[in-house]
Amino acid sequence: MTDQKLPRREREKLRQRQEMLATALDLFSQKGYHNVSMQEIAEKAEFAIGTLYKFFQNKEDLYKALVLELCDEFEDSIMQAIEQPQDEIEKLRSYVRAKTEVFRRNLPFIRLYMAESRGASFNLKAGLDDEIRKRYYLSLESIAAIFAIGIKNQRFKKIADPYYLAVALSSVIDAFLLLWLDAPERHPYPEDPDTILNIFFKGLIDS
Amino acid sequence: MTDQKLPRREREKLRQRQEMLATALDLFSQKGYHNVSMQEIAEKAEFAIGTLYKFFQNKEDLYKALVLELCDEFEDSIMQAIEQPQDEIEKLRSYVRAKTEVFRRNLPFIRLYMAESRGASFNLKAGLDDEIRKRYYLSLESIAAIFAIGIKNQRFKKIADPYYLAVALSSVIDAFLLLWLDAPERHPYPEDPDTILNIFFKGLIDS
Amino acid sequence: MTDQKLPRREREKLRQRQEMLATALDLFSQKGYHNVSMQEIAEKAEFAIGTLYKFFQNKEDLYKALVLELCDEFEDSIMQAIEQPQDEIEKLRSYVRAKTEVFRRNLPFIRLYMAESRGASFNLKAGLDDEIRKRYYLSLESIAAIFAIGIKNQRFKKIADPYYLAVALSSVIDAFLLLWLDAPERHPYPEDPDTILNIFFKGLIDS
Amino acid sequence: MTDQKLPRREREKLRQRQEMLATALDLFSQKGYHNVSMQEIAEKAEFAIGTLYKFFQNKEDLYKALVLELCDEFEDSIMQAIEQPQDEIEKLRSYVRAKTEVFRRNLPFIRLYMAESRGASFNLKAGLDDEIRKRYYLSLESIAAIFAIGIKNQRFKKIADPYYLAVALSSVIDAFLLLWLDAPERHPYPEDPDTILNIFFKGLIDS
DNA sequence: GATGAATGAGGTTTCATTCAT
DNA sequence: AATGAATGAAACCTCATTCAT
Repeated sequence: MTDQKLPRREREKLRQRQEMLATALDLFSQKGYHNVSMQEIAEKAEFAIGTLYKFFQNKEDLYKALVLELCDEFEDSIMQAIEQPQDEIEKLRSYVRAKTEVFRRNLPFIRLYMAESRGASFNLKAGLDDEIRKRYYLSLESIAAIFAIGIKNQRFKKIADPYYLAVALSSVIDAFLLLWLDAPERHPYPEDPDTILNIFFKGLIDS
Repeated sequence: MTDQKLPRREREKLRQRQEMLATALDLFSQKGYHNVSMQEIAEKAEFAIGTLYKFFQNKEDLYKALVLELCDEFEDSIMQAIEQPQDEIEKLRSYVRAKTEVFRRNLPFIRLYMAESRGASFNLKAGLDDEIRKRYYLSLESIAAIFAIGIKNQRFKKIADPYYLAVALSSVIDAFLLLWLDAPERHPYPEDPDTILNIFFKGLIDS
Repeated sequence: MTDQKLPRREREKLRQRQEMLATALDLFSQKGYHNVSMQEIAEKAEFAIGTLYKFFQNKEDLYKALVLELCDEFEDSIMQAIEQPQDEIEKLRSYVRAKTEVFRRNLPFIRLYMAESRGASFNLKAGLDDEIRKRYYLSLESIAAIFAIGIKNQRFKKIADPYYLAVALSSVIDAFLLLWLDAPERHPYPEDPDTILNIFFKGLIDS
Repeated sequence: MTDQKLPRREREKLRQRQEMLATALDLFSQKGYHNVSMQEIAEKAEFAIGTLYKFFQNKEDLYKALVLELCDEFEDSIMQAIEQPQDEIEKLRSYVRAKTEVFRRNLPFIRLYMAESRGASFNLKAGLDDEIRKRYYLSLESIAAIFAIGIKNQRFKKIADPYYLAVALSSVIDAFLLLWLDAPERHPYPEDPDTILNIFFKGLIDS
């Protein structure tokens, strides 16, 4: 993603910034925002603390940059997956796969993301919450659109509002992933996306 | 709930304790654990700080007491609802209703509960997390049991592992409630439990 | 020492006071003045804290009462010993014996006494120091008087000012006792008073 | 004593450290360990409190550094004096002179030293006491060695165990110095070392 | 531009003392 | 008279942030 066209000086700065963010993510996700000091981040990233403050105005700013940047990456991967030309059922499968993939590639980030997107915010002076929620809602709408089209196409029965279906699917994936993160042996993650999708695709009650 | 038989002095102490916990809950849920000082809690509850420390050994102790006490209440209400003698479908309806009810009665507490039970832990010296997770898993198993019996009774088709179904149902309820909490007008909460349950009860794909 | 003539109520109060002082002595000598709380003293002595404050205006007052009372006892015993009718050499032997005896009977008190009488005061807001030093100087003068009479009687050679001799004898006894207190096996205390006295009685250099 | 070869930055740090220690010594010796706050030390030394904590991990650490550093200086001076090549009598004179000298140069420190080495400990979590006592015992053994050699040389009569003689001499010097410190006019310090030594050198009783 | 020493506000916690019961 | 719950000043210590080098 780092643009090769940038002058060397700029590229170097970007690399440093990434290093700082990576270290911060590592520490924040291990110990929690309030239990990590700027000193600690600077030391672990092998920069002077003053340099850290050249890149980020303050601790909160660093945290916001970190979360937003990763959210972008997160959402981008997922959006890319569902924008492939395929039928609605395959799109949903891709969605489940992409979310799972991203989740597993970013384990350290997940707790932070969940915290922010699910309401248990660290209560930074607002501003971050809103930004993240907006993105979350947008992604829900993308999924809702898939359901809507599937219903219009009569590939899906209209068992519920498409937005509701999107909320349900998204939250069920998150729930499985969180359980698996907590205790992988107790909660093996269903590798086949249909294991999750069937919960929605098949009717519980015989009809 | 406060026992009328207790000596007056004891009743008074209990009342004070409840007041402290209520104030702490209020502040913690508004601003987050680390952004609330003991001083602040004491002042808002109109006690001297020393008095606060007579009731709770330290800040973490206060926090743990708060979360555990409310979790108990939380889980109790829900368990009570599903232990009524009724068929499985009605039990699930009761579960949705009870969870919704409890959630709405304890709005300030929900963020804390979500934080603890869903992974965005405040990284208190562990111990609390574990306790809460254990209870969360137990409640999942109660719901799983309802699905299992329903399947055995052939009232439900076995579209997924009962534990998976429990995870899915629980997380979908939480998701709707959180969205509603975030933005009530944008996300009106489905008052009829079947709105949620139908997502599971009906099959999406025509069969 | 408690006067049997006092009305019962008064006697009872005196007994309580002694109990408080004894408990305080115990705790102070074990943990040091600043590491003992009034709460702790009250609890260990099985009185309410308010009662403690009925007997002593404040913590410092309690401490002063404790030290002064014990100093009195301390000095009284020693004075009594040297006031017996006996020759000067025997008086000095009695002095060594009495000091040793008192010291051993009051081990818990010794550190406090030494602290106060030797200069390493706890720096209570003065007042105590002075009182104790005055008594210490008085006792030195009593010993000096013995040396002076011995010299006048020509039982002692005038190898030094009598007051100096008193200082020397007193400090040497203290030194031996402290070493013995620190490490009894390494520093066995000389049981025979002459072991100490001979350091003064015999000339080191042949004459 | 500060090494001129050190880089400027290092020298500066050492100077600051000395300043902090000097201020702390001043306050501790005037008011006692527990009656001096870190805030107070920082203010008097004209540093921010955070800076104080950069140099010393906590209050106890500062105190230990202070006492141990001065004890070293203390013992070094005395050891140097008695290691000069001279006969035993002259060595003892040097000892008395050196101790007197060191004592007078370090008046503010003496109370602390006495407190720690003579038993009226502030009850810091042990460890310090032990360290100091060990050094005190070592110094006693050096003096005892002088007496032992003098006795072997037949320059001294064996009036007592050499270790006892060392204890006695050491304690007598301390006693005179403390009295002089308390009330200089009342207790003029004997400038000639023989005034003290004669107490040991001459026999009290005619022989 | 990078550095990291210095800052000091603010957090948690203790404990001497008071006073209503 | 005795009690001990309540008080709040003040202690220790951390850490986000600045700024001279």
